[in-house]
Formats: sequence, C-alpha cells, structure tokens
Amino acid sequence: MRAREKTEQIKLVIVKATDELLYHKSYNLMSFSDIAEASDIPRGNLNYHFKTKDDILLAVVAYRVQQMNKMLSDWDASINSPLERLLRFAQIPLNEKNNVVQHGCPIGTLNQELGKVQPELKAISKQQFDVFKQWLIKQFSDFVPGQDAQKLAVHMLVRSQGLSAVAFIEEDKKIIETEVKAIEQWLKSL
Amino acid sequence: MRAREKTEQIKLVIVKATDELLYHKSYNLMSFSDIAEASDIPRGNLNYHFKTKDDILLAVVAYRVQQMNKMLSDWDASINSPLERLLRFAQIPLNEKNNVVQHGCPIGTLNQELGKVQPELKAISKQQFDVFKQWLIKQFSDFVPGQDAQKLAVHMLVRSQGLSAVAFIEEDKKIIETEVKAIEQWLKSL
DNA sequence: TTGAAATTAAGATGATCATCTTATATTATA
DNA sequence: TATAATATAAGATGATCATCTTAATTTCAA
Repeated sequence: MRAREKTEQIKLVIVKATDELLYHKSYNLMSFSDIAEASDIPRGNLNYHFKTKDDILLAVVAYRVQQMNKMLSDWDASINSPLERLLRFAQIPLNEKNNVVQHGCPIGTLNQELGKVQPELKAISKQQFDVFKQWLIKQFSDFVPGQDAQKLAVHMLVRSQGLSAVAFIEEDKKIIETEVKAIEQWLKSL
Repeated sequence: MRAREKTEQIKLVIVKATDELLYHKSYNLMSFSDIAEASDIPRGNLNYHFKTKDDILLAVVAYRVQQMNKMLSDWDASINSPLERLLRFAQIPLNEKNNVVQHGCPIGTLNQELGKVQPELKAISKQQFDVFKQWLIKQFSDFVPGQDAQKLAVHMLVRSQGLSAVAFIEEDKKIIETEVKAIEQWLKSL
C-alpha cells in the first residue's frame, strides 16, 4: 500500500476514535494523550497527522457531517413520504436512547460546550446542526407546503434537543419514549 | 463588624462572582485565577475561604437554589392561579433572552457540562433542576388534577430546555419568542 | 540502489492549573 | 493589653497539558 493511502487510513482511525471520545467526554477535557490511547497511535506522532487539537475537531466534524449527509440521502432514497421521513428523524433519540441518557445528544452537547467561550470552534460544530436543519426545512416544505417550514423545523429541533437534554440530566429513558411519541402525534396532526 | 460576619460577606462576594463566571464560561474552563480576578480577592486567599474548586461549585449551587426557591415562593404568594404561575415560568427565557442567546440556560448548560465525566458534580448541579421540576409538578397537579402532572412537568422542562438550547446554538432571539408563545398556547389548551 | 521525502517516536519546552505551605497581619476577647 | 483565633497574601509544589524539536526509521522515485 502506498504511504499516502496509509496515512489517510491512520487519520481516519484517529478521527473515529476522537469522535467517540468527544461524545463520551468533552472537547476541553479530552487531551492528546486520551486520543493517542484511544486510537493506539503514539502520543508524539499525533501532532504529525494533526498539528493542533482544533484541527482534529475540524476533521471529526467533517467526518460527522459526511456520515449525516449519507444517512439523510439514504432516507431520501428509501423512504417515500416526507411525513415518514420526519417520523424517522424523530426516532433517532429513541434508537440511541442508551447513549442519550449517558452522554446526551452528540451534536447538542458539543455545541453547548463550545458555544460559551470558543466561538471559532462553535461555528465549526454548528455545521452539524445546520445539516439537520436544512434537511428538516426541505421535508416540512414538502409535507405541509402552506405552512412556515423554517418554524416547523426549528420546533422539531427544539423538541429533539429538549428531550435529549432532559433525559440526559434525569438519566431517564422513559422520557425519551414519552416525548418521541408526543412528537409523532404532533407530526401526524399537521 | 465581627470578623465572622465579614468572612461570610467575602464568601458571598466570591459566590456571586463565580455564579456569573460559571454561566458565562464553564466550570472546567474557569480557574481559581479567574475567580480571584472576578471577585477581587487575592488569588492565594481563595483557598482559605474555599478549600477546593468543587467547594465553590457547591456554594454557588446552594446560592442559586436559595434564589430559585425565593422566586418560586414569591410567585406562589403573588400569582393567584396555577395556570398563570405556569405561564410565568414559561416566560423566564423570554425575560432572559439576551443572556440565553449568549450563554444558554444556566442550569441546562452546567448540567450538561458536568454530566459527562463528573458524576459527583452533576448530582450537585441537578438540585437546581429538581427544584423547578417539583414546583412544576405541584402547579400542574393543581391546574389539571386529572392528568399526569409529572409527565406534564417533564414536557414543560423539555420545551424550555429545548428552546434555550436551540436559541443558544442559533444565537436567535426570535426562536425564544416563537417557542414561548407556543408553550403558552399549549398551557391554555390543557 | 540511493538520495529525498514522508513518517514515526520520544522527549523537551513552557504554560497553566489546583492545591498546599508558610509567614505575616488583623481582629476579638479574656 | 496580651494572646489566641482568624484572615490575608505570596509563593512553592507537582501535575497536566498542547505544542515543538529533533532524531530515527521507513517508503518512494529517479
């Protein structure tokens, strides 16, 4: 294998390990040593692949955005109606409920952490949020053409972020179940 | 003035300064030096008043809980109906909208930060959340006796946390206005 | 095959941090 | 007023951290 390719593979290993670490811990509590251990890369070598910690964050967010876009375009291809796509979106926290009660929403918690004092990093992290938002606006536009799709999309995000946040604080999976059901009812009532 | 009283005053100065710092920054990014600067207490003297950083957090949360209880019992005394009290609660983010878009919900962001890897501290911070939750359960019990007050209280918290989180991420006050209106409509429809 | 480029790896550097120690100053009270 | 308790303040301590330097090793292309 060519070295160039091998390097790309190593970068991906680092990114994947950091992705999980970032979700389970936090950006500011996660050290290069943690990343080195998690990805089984010698500590001193990390700075060759990624000059700074911010660079790693950038790569992780790019990776996440790519994964999210892939998931959403899969849904677009396989799920026929916008209502069913929206229902599918609403169920994400339900499918991830074990993770949500332990670590919260990966997008929401990262944004909140970086939002306070690291505005440059917040802007990077916000990309993830925007991918969902734009997709939701598209779905609502198709689903209920007469209504304000932007407002509906934001409301969906509010309820999704809210239930993840409260379920995480209370460490209670039942909250996810109850609140996702309520979102489903709301969607069907539109 | 007696020295004992003076010391209590100094502690209060430290707690108030830390309260704001905690909201504007974050627990893990806030250093003793930051606290010293913000409260105008010599760096080396902080550890006399509070042995550890966790002790300061404990004192700040106790202070916040006290303020919250005071606010809620004021409402209980001055607002006649449970519906109007609930409406008053829903309006908190609206009254604080400048702060919310800049720093999020002070309770929610602290809980999220501490929830991931500092479970002992999370338990402390969660007290704030529980004060609101218990009060909300009481209000909903009085407001709609037939219904599941716990579930309604959680739903209220979900929407409140959700709108704060999304408004903070998007840095958009309009989201607060729109979503608070929606909560008001929901309350009146119960 | 050989020289250059890419990669690996360890350790150095310097900054920041929470906490602890110690010495001095102030205050209360007997 | 004397002395014990309380408070102040500076600096030491040791740990952790991101980033940088340097040298060794591997890979690639001429």
